[in-house]
Amino acid sequence: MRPPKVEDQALLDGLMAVLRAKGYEGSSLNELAGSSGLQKASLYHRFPGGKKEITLAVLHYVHEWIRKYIYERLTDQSLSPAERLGDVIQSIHSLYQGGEKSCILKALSMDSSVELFREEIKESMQRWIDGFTALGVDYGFTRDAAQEKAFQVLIAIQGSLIVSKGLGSTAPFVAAVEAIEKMYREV
Amino acid sequence: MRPPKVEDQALLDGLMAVLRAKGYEGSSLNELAGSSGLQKASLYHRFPGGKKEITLAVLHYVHEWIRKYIYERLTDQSLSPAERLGDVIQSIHSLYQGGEKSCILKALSMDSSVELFREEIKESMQRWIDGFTALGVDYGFTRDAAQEKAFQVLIAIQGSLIVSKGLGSTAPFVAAVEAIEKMYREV
DNA sequence: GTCTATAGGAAGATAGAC
DNA sequence: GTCTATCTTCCTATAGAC
Repeated sequence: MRPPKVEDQALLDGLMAVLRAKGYEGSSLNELAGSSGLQKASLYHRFPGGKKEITLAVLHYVHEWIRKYIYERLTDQSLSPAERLGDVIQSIHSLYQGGEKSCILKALSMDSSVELFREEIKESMQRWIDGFTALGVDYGFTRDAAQEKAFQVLIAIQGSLIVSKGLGSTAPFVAAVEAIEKMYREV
Repeated sequence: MRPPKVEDQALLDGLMAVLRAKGYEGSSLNELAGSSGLQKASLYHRFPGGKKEITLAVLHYVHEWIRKYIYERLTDQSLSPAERLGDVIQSIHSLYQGGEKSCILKALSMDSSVELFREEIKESMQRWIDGFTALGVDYGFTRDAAQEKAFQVLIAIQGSLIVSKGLGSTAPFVAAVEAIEKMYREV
């Protein structure tokens, strides 16, 4: 087996960058290949199913990222709820580069692509919500109240990213993240 | 002048439906034409600039809609703030079909398309925020507090639409709209 | 103003050499 | 495992008849 020119992780990072920025329809295989320095045909060697399989691989990668850096940290019983929240807020900041980058779950939620990736998008969002629900419970909220807050967190992140993009300023995202911290800490 | 087969309003409604569902890159001219029963070449007759001009026309149409059904109603001094809010909540429900339909401002906010329509998206979002800021002021909030609430409204709508789409349920959108009403009425 | 037909190019996908 | 070259299909856009 000849060693790959580009490692899996670097490859997936590049592919994700294109998909989150341009969406499924907007991402061409040339761009996807170019993002990691490979040629189109080499991408097909790694992902025989073409663009759909590439996108599924990226979604799986994202799902693992959320499990590791959102869900597991939010449910880590060896830390206080406040410490966990602080950690995860940092992860979120780096994931979206302080509001500069889009969310791939949003980028793939056009009618034409959500159809192809419904289950994967749903699972990632659900994992995110489950993590924050657990955090809310550990903060002392009832399960219902904690879940409601968890939805508000996901909605605030997604919404503020769109508004930031639309207005050309990261301020809405930054303010939304601060509001999330306040929402838990003020109680 | 031969009368048009499809009136401007019906044409724009069809074009908007495609663009909001599939985004800029995802909408082909065949689909755009088909949405109103015209042929591709007829679309070029009405919009010589092609897809870009079509999208600009739809964005202008959307901007006028927001001015008329969001901004003007929110600033209509002949009604009480509560009446205005109720009216506009209804408009929002119908615009997004209770959470089933996407927002075209979101659909066009991929990196590849926001580049082309930056100003138009920004103006529409700003008009929306200005309307809700005025409402908040008339509810008795300071200008700063009113503007913060206005941002929260736009963020909650955009975010809940994405989460609704991702989870395959309109519940998040419906809950978000109810929370918006509560946010103003509870004070 | 609308249509059919088509040019010209970019897209997704494959073949086969190295 | 990666590459160049190529196939086919779809796309944007235009020409010209009605």
